[in-house]
Amino acid sequence: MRYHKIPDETIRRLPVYLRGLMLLFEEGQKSVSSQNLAGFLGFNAWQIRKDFSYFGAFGTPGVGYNIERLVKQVKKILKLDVIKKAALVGVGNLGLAVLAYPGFGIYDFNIAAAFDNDPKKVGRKIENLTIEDASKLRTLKRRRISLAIIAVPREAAQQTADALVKAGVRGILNFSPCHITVPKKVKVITIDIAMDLARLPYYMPTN
Amino acid sequence: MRYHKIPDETIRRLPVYLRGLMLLFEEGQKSVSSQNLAGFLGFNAWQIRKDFSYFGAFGTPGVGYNIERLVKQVKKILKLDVIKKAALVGVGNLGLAVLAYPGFGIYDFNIAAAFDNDPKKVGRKIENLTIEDASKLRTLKRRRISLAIIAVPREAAQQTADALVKAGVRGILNFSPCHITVPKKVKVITIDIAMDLARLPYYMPTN
DNA sequence: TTGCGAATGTGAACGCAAGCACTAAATAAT
DNA sequence: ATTATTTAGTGCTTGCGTTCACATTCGCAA
Repeated sequence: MRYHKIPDETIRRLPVYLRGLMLLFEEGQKSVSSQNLAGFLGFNAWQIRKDFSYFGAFGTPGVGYNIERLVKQVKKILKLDVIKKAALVGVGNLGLAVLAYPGFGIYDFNIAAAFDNDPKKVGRKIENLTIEDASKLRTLKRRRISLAIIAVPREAAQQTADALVKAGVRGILNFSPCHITVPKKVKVITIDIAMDLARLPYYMPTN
Repeated sequence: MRYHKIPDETIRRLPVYLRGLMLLFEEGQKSVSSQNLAGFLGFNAWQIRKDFSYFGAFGTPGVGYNIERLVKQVKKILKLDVIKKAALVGVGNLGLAVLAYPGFGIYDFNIAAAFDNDPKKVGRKIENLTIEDASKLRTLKRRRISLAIIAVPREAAQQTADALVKAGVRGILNFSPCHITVPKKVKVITIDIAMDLARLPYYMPTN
């Protein structure tokens, strides 16, 4: 298996594994079995084993996986050892939540810049970060920030994306509820926090 | 096709379609072809047609789909015509963003209650909503709110979920970065906004 | 050193969803 | 009326991911 392409669905699960592994590590565990990890995360044991096997796992039969080594390996696969800095565009309610969210740290991300086009917000300091004017987006290239989070109103999403692409950004996490068009070389992941709620009633028992 | 089970992947896409359809409707369009909708949303035309065919679509060859009728149909499939009210637990940064997020409205959701366990927050009014103490969760059953959003710190997520289940909640949108365990009759969808960012570097070209 | 229990790694079967090509249907224009 | 054009609907194929079962490996204890 070691030399195959890793399935996209596996890549999707890796951050979940990572989160769980680091949590267990903090609790003092040095190693974990697929069985235990599965219980902890709500997965199946065989799926975890297969996923790990795609990139040549390092488990020890009879014991399990060395958490520290596995974490390092997964981070490498996800290229989290290379990409560290991200920019935030749009410091509204959602943007503020992103800035304050503690979850980025465990993936070694660092929100290194924040932009907004509201003059009232520009210059304000939040979480040790000074909000810059949106016109300064072009400085991202010089600052070697190639990852950005869009948290602007829907109407402004596409033009924000265009500006980001022009500034050399290669990956965009889009919180605006719309599809944005970018060159093929740029990867976009769109999240609409309302969309998942909309899926929920379908799965709820009616009575 | 009309009598088959609708694939989960189709259900996952329906909210996206819905969002796009309503956007086009606001722009004055009365009908749309699968071709156009595909371009607008970044999908393939045949996938859209196939998805709609699962629940017996109402398109007109040579013309396209009547947007208003389609919207109504999709909402019915997703049971958005039944479930209207949702409760929010945890009014921190993320909770505030949820309250202010305009995107829930288009799915006919109404955040009808907000809870927090911080005495300083209880009683405050936000977006026409008075924050209630977390101990009042049990009133949800009486108020016939069966859908809840968890936006509390990770440590409190499981106990919050337990309280919600006890209060009769059947669907949970969990923003806390952890797996929560619930009875089978309850459906949980977990979103970790950092997780998707962690997936991004993998897909970004390295140079 | 040998036997037992525990847990990994993976080939193979299975199932579901994506992708495609074609038919049918409706409109508009001639 | 007829033809050309547009577009929906769908059977079929292909591919991918999940699931399963089992052989393999390792640690530990006797």
